[in-house]
Amino acid sequence: MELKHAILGLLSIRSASGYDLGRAFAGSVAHFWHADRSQIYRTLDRLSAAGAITTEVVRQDGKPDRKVHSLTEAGREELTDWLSSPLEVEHSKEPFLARLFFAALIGREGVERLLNERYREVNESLAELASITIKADDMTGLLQAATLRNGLIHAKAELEWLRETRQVLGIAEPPESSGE
Amino acid sequence: MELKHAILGLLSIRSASGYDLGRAFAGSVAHFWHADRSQIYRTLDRLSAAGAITTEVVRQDGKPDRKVHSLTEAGREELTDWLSSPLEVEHSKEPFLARLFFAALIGREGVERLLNERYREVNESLAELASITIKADDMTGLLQAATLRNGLIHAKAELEWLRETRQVLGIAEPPESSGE
DNA sequence: CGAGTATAGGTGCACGTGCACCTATGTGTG
DNA sequence: CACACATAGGTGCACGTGCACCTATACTCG
Repeated sequence: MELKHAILGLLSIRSASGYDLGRAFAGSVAHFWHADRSQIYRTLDRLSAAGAITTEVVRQDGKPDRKVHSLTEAGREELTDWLSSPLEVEHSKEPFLARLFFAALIGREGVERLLNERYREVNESLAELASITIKADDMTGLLQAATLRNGLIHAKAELEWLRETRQVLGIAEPPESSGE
Repeated sequence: MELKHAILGLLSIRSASGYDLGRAFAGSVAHFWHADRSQIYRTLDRLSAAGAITTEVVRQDGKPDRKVHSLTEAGREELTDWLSSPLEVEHSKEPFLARLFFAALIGREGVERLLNERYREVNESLAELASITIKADDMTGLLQAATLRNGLIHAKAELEWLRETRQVLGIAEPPESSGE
């Protein structure tokens, strides 16, 4: 279960509330993991029951109380064990490729629409990634920057592949409609 | 639900048994989707109940009976509807990046091990993909070839990124141990 | 004054997924 | 002769995931 470890990882950087973690999954780590808030709260419950985290209630004025969670030694050990364990085999699931593979049924026009839509989406997520800056002044920063660069290079490779694929299929370049 | 559509897609190419589909998911379409056999049989049940496929029992000698499934008109319509629908937003989940992001805790040696292991795995899957040949003499073939090329370019981009990342982190090239 | 949004923490529930396991037969390996 | 493996089709079950929904307060916008 990756979410558990992702949460432990985030808490290893700094203590956080469930709500904070929710923002992290919607932002800074969104390019490699996603989690619903309801899921985060449930996972925090399990981590707490397992003794991997401790919780401190912080009162605020004008805002609801925060439950700030911190790693315990057991939690840190769980995290390093996971980081040191062999990589699990990844069963890649790529919905877009699944469509394209069977897209002959919707004809050249359908395929063209599919490729253009994909181009827009990837281009958009590329712009989002490109707007992020990371202070890479220590190991943590360097690794976070490397993770971000991974997203960037795959997005660029995907766009290049889309252009090539359009050529192979004899589909014209779109007129960069509303580009930017 | 993608599996349903992937199965409809495979059946749009040719009729097949659940067992055949299992081999497809372990082979020809493995680079973009994965499915357990138990899951395939259950999905076929649902598709049958929904009238999207018909089933014919084919007796064989020396081997168990086969239940060969074929697309109905309703099934073909379901498939083209899906192919024509807007792309769903993809919540990417990349376990490897999740590890790397938090890998500062296991030190430079740990990170080195992680990157090397990743390199081996990607290199292996690249070799698998590169060994596949597809007859691209019609639209279906061209699209399948494009899908395959997508896997290839991302694998190559990943290897290149791994080499760059090793340099950025000041990790030496591995001695191409058992290079192949 | 009501609507919407941010903050904060949840519950309920349906469902897809994946692992373990089962039946049955034929063929090949040690 | 026992064992594993391919063929073929399943069942049971635990569990993670995601969507909808709920409570409560404070602030802003029209």
